[in-house]
Amino acid sequence: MQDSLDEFNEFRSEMNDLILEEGDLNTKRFFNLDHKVYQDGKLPAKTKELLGLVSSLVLRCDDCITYHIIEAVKRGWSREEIYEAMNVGLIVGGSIVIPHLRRAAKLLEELEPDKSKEDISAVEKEESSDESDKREMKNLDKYQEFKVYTDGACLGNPGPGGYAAVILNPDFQKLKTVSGSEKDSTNNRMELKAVIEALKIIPKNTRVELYSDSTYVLNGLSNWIEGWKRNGWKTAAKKAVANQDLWQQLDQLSSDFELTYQKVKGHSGDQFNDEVDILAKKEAEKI
Amino acid sequence: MQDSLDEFNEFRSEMNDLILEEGDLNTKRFFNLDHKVYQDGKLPAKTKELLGLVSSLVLRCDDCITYHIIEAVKRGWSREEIYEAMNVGLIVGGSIVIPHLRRAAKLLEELEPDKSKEDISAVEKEESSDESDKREMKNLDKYQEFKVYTDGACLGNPGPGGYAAVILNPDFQKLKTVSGSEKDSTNNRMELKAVIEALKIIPKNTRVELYSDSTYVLNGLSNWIEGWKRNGWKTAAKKAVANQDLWQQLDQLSSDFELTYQKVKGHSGDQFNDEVDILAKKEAEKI
RNA sequence: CGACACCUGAUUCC
DNA sequence: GGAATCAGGTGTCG
Repeated sequence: MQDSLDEFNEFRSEMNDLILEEGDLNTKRFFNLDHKVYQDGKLPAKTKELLGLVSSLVLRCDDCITYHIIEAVKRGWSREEIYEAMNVGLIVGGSIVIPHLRRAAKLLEELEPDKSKEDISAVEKEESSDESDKREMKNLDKYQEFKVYTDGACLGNPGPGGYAAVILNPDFQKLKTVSGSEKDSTNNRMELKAVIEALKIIPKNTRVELYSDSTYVLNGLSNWIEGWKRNGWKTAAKKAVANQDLWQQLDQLSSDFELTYQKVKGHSGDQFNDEVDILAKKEAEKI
Repeated sequence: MQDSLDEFNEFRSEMNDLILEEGDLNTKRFFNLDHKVYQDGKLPAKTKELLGLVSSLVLRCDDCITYHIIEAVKRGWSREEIYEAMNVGLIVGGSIVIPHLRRAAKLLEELEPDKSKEDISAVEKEESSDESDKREMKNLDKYQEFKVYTDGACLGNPGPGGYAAVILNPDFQKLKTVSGSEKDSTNNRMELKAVIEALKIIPKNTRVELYSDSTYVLNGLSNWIEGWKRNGWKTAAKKAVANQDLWQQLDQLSSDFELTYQKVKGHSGDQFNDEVDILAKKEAEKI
């Protein structure tokens, strides 16, 4: 079951690459627009996913339906909610959509959103100071690709700080949580620390997609750090770069991964960002 | 403009009746199902309306689009939100839906969701004891000084909201009460609205002492608004000031009065504050 | 100057 | 416990 899904995802991604390679600028522009229209705006991205699903259903595009169902499940819609949405499509589109509904039902069964939710909470474990247990590490070793959400908090800034990260597999299923605290820290130190501690427990030589709401961390890693290494760790204002110890650790670590970066907006209903936010805060308060 | 809408509604309703009269049981069943699918369930009816709209758009049924837009506005979706939803339809359905989008745009302009909201609450004015308007207005005209207690309530926040104000003479004798409601609002919007609607019915060029338990309203009016006008309506955090429409109305109105401000504590046995509090809540519950 | 975070405080609405 | 709102402030970079 997972196989056919993987196949779908792979085919979709490969052919998209091909189209974008071959297509001209306008093709790219359309793809880009397609992506943008589904992002958070006045309406949350989550709601838009359902809009996309129902339109695809009444237009009877199985591939589109498959794609939107996968995304809808990732966004946290329950199976019942997705069925209710599709009922609107059934009424509007009429009995001619029923064959497509059948395929959608099969897919939903394969995805088993309800069950995977349970799995997630069962796996949910957090350890502040405990060492990793081997069972968990085995879990991580199965994958060569991860998604990581990180966040830091700092009461008073500067003040007592906490950090947290969740490590997910490529289908956004939670594998592991890390968190910790420092007595006297800053917001940005904690944002950095979250990334560092996450990378420390992810197997080397894997792909990691990093989700953070901190432009400081994201820009630092993807742009600034190269310049700093060249110019002896000086900012544009010719001051010493702050948190140099952490940046250098991070530079070391990051060479072991193929990192990509995703900016997320803070406190905007993103499930995992909210989760690490709460955890980081808890860590900061504890200390 | 309203004419064509009324015509649409009337035609729709008459023909539906005809169909149900002529059609057999199965016709009726379908109509019934159509109705049921759009009701509150796992997904709120409000969300489903958008699903119906986007499916109608990609299937290019102008009558259906018209119907769903009317319902969506009734459900409290803003014009921007509706446009965003339709953008999903545009991307999925392609340029062939553009003519239908045009008609949708025209309709949305006619409906003017923001304006109609105001109309609603303006109409939903309620005088505690129905004396004739003229005597009331005369009453107010006799004074050049007033005390006004205002309050807003909002079930759920955001949610259905109510506001209320009592207008007193300088000896705390009650002259008039205003109140109203909005289907989808916030606590702070309603606090603002209470002041606005009170000022609207107080004779110009008079002194008004404003009693409110909302530091949001009181600080806004007495301190913040001047800065916002200077800096282009940005908060200290450089975000757009919320409820700008209401603040600007209030800024306009307040130039007609000599305003002074009194902070009262909520729910602390203040007679008139308690009174408007209860009235505002009733308004919110009614809707 | 811009951007993203991190707070501290206050009031109301739930 | 959360949302609606604002003011003050620091942490950091280009």
